[in-house]
Amino acid sequence: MTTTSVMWFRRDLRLHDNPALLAACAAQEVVPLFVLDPHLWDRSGRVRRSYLAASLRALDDALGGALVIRRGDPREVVPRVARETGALTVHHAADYGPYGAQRDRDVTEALHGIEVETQPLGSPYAVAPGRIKNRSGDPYQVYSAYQRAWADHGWRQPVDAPTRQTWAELRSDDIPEASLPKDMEVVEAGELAAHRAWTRFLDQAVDDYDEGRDLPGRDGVSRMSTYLRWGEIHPRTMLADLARKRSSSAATYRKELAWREFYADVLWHRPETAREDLREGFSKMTYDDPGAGFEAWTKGETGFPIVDAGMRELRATGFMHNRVRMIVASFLVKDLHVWWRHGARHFMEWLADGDLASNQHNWQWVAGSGTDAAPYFRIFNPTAQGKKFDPDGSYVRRWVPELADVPDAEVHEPRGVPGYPEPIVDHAEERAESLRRFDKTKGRA
DNA sequence: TTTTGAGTTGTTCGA
DNA sequence: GTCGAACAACTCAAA
Repeated sequence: MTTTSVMWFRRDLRLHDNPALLAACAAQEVVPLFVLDPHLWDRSGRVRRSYLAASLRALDDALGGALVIRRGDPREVVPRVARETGALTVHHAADYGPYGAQRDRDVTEALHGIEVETQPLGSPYAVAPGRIKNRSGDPYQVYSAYQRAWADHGWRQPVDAPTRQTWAELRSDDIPEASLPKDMEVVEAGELAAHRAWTRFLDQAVDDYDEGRDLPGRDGVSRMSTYLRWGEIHPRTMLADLARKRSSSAATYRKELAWREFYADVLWHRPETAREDLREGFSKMTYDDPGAGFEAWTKGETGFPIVDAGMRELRATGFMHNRVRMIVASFLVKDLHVWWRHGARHFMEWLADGDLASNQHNWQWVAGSGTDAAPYFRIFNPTAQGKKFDPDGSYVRRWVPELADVPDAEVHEPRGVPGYPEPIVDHAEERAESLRRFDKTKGRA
């Protein structure tokens, strides 16, 4: 009799370096399954839905058309597929998000009821959340200490893709149609595209990363976030390649991967921080309701070129340069006094790489309500940031064509440019206002 | 237990 | 233009 197992893909849409898939392939026949969970699908913005559909098509191609898509609640669908195929085991990676972790517990229980074995293997991280502890046995509260312990802890080597596997032939629902909004162009999805982007970064940019990463007008960042978000590449694969690099820039890039893992760890220990400020004192902070300023921010019409360029880049590509993410986030929270969750929701709506842990906690880092131990002075001056990191204005001109003919010296503080708004706030005033509000949370004048 | 040192990405002011 | 200090004293990790 043929042995059959189910490989349940979730946010690991790849064949290489996928331990759960390799384990599933110990069976003679494997069902490569993706469950289209309405709970997740309906809550994803159009960009992420479209990207997921494209990534599923790529995975299906890599499997020779064998991917089995089933729409429905995984609690019902996964046991049903197991029964339908006589599979004795279901393989999948662990999910550490608030929803995914609970879903996996439920599915495991349902499978247990029909005597199907399941055991999570691997995770989207080099070091799984919950593994890194300080000497008291508690999770780290700050990045630097976590990062040191994370690097000391180390990780496994990548594993190979399976060879000569027989995929089960099974009815599949169609990959859903999910078109992008008009005028949007998002990076190509899939494992192949991920590896191409990674190779390009390793060959061309990683050794200049220390400098290049801060210049949004230059091609100095890896743009790997979307591929990591969907598991089209595993960070282990990237860390193994980085280990062959000696440059300090490569070490800096490795620390960026550590940030991703740190925030996943924080969210795992404190799942409520997806919705609430991590620091309790911030519940006393007063914010303004999102109004006309928020609208202008989302459209990229604030009159601050680098803010507007970033917001327009987001709407055009489902991506925003990291440096600019900090600037636009600081502007919303510190200049418009809007609570970070409104900005975080907008980002999740439009980012192809939108990841709950990284998004919510990077927003809190900017807002000062998160894990950062020294938040007080971090109020970005959008004009100064523009001049410093986009000195020739090439980034802002790319996304804000109204500024095409403004001289370099004025491109970050344009006045009276036809079709381009005047600044909607006075930064110096709003900075002072932010400091006043921050002081009040401490019970002082 | 107590103490000490350190902390991703900043800004402004004045010398 | 450049540089260092002040911003205001906080939290955490580790010795």
